[in-house]
Amino acid sequence: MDGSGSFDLLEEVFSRVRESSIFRDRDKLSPDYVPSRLPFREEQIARLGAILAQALKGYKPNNAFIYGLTGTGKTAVVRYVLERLREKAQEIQVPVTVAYVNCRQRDTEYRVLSDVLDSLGVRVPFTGLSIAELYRRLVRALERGRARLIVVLDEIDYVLRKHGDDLLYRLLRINGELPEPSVSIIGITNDLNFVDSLDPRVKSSLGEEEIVFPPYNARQLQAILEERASLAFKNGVLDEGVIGLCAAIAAREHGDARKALDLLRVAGEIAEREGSSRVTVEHVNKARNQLERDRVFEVVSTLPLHAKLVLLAVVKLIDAKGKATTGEIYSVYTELAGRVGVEAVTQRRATDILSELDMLGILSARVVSRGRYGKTKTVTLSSSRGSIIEALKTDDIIGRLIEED
DNA sequence: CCTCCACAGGAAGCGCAGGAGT
DNA sequence: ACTCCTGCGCTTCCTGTGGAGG
Repeated sequence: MDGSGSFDLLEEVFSRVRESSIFRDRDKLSPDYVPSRLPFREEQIARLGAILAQALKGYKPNNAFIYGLTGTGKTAVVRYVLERLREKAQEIQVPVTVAYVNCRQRDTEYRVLSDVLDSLGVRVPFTGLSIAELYRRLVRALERGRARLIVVLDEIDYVLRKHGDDLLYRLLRINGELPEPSVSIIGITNDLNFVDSLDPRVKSSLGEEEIVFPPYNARQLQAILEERASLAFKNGVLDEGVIGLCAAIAAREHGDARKALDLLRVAGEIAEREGSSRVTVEHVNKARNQLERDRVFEVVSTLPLHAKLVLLAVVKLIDAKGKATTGEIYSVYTELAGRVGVEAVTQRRATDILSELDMLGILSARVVSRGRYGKTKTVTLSSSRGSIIEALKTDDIIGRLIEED
């Protein structure tokens, strides 16, 4: 980067941010912000509150299982209730400790346990001890503190998928080693199927209580957005229909409130960057495109080499004739693999790669029968060609391949 | 009505890496 | 330092199948 030109550019951007004409407080739209009111979740708050209230009376709360798709307010509700519980416990002098662990970030048994210990005030080295030793220390800390411990495992399916249900099984058994049971577990997941894959013993004891978070409908999303928008934006900067459009788009994607908030925030950011004094429906559409581009980029650029090659083969075929079938894709793919000097995977594997790309929402593969001419999958792209190519180019090997023609 | 294409997609197993137990 | 175990990406081998053309 060279000197003065880019500095002036930055100066301009920075000063525009400082005197934002759009946002009052952008963080109110951030996914991490926990609002003081959670509309349409009164029932879930009351249920969870009733369960955890046992801890205030000196009993062990039941374990609970919380399900709901992404963006249905699970994490926000749990954090909200825990915070209130913590306040109340302090107020009436009852020892309650809360450990909140996000299992997507802390995705091994060791890391989860060390976070739990950390919340009890026990520091452990980030590596070096055996898992069994961590459990021993946990038991000792609990005996010493005599506190109720509530462990919240958010996105619990991540650890379990990777490491099986040992973690849960052993955590649940800790109560047996204590003079009185004092560990409660709250599991949160957005994968409804994964519950069935649990050990039946774990399943039954974790599922003592179950709380379901249904998706929000468009009307509810609209109300949520209006409330947040009034905190985040300056008065009257939102055009008519902006909130309605965000709500409608997110409602179509299984009522995901996070998505709705993202749209609104990015639309505001785009409006601001353009120096506009208002946020328009047009800005929302741009925001939708940008979010989609980011998603595709994120997914495609981290794909393994063979998946990228298969994807490039699909793009080439669609460029040439508007559609692609498995056989064609495979032969173009093997040719590409040859050109970059790697051995091709088998066709069987290639069909699995196609299915994976389908599940990631990059393309869409439909099984069709062409009668005499066999049965195959016809593949179309389900995200923009431009974004895909752009993301593929970040890979040196694939990039060279694209440059060549 | 039957055939037979061009695949889909299940089952089993292999080599490897990385992590746990000893 | 060593075995043992597990999950992952992949191959090999396989059976199943919707419907155009005979």
